[in-house]
Amino acid sequence: MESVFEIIAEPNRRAILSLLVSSQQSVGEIERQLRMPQPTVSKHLRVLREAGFVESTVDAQRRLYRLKPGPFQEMDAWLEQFRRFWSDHVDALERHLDRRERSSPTRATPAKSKTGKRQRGPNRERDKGETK
Amino acid sequence: MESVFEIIAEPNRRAILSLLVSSQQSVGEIERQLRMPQPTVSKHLRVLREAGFVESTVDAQRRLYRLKPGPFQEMDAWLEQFRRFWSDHVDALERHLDRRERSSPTRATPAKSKTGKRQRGPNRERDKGETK
DNA sequence: CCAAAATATGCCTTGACACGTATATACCCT
DNA sequence: AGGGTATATACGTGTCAAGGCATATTTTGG
Repeated sequence: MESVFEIIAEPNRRAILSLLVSSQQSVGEIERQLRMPQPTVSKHLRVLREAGFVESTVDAQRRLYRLKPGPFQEMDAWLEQFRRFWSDHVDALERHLDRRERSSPTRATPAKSKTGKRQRGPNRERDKGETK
Repeated sequence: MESVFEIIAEPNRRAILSLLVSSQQSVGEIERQLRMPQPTVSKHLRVLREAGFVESTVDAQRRLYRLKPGPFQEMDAWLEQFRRFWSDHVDALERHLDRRERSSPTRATPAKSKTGKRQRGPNRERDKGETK
């Protein structure tokens, strides 16, 4: 459990993070809103804390948890390499720091026409792969 | 294995995806570059394909795999809810991460007014200990 | 000091999944 | 046809993490 990606692979943890977006919450509040047993919440929070997703402060017997930006930025940085790739399709990320620009992309596919190359027997197989 | 986050939790799969950013690749090419056994590559590719991360076309006995944007956009959409949050903290964590090695002309987030703090909710906590 | 509230932790079981090895399938060339 | 290449799949195995449950720890108020 090292990478940030493994951390957020857990649905309950993602739920907790989404919950904390609005404001900081105590364990009990999370427990109630997400309807999961308290030990489960605590354990997930521990994982999130050790991974740097959240931090906590003490308030009497409560612990108030809130988000920390680090890991999110890390994920964003990883996504960055793909962003250019998909940005041709979408403009939903206009609010994002991206410049719409039709530059020569990473010269992705050689655009080999398509069935070119040395392919003779074209599609006649069971076609089992491909996008199912 | 439903969500896109569980898919990319696997390091080898992330490596494959990163490899495919440059251009489409055959299974054998991936196998050699990442130095992992062929069955492993095929299995991961299968998972990635069924999750919509990649698609394949047939080239003789080869399968050429390339990226598909869908799942990446989905991840980005999820991150979106946190983006505002960490943008507010940019100045605060400027000291925290100084990975300023952007080669691309992608200028970072346009400096936003760091006027007010992001005070939320009635905090009556008395800051004390932290992290076990 | 004691009880109650809030949270953390320890143990155990279970299931998912990644891997290795072997084998099956599909396609090419001579 | 046959052999070689490229990729997919089946099976057995080990590991690890999530959940449930009980219990420990901390803090407050009386």
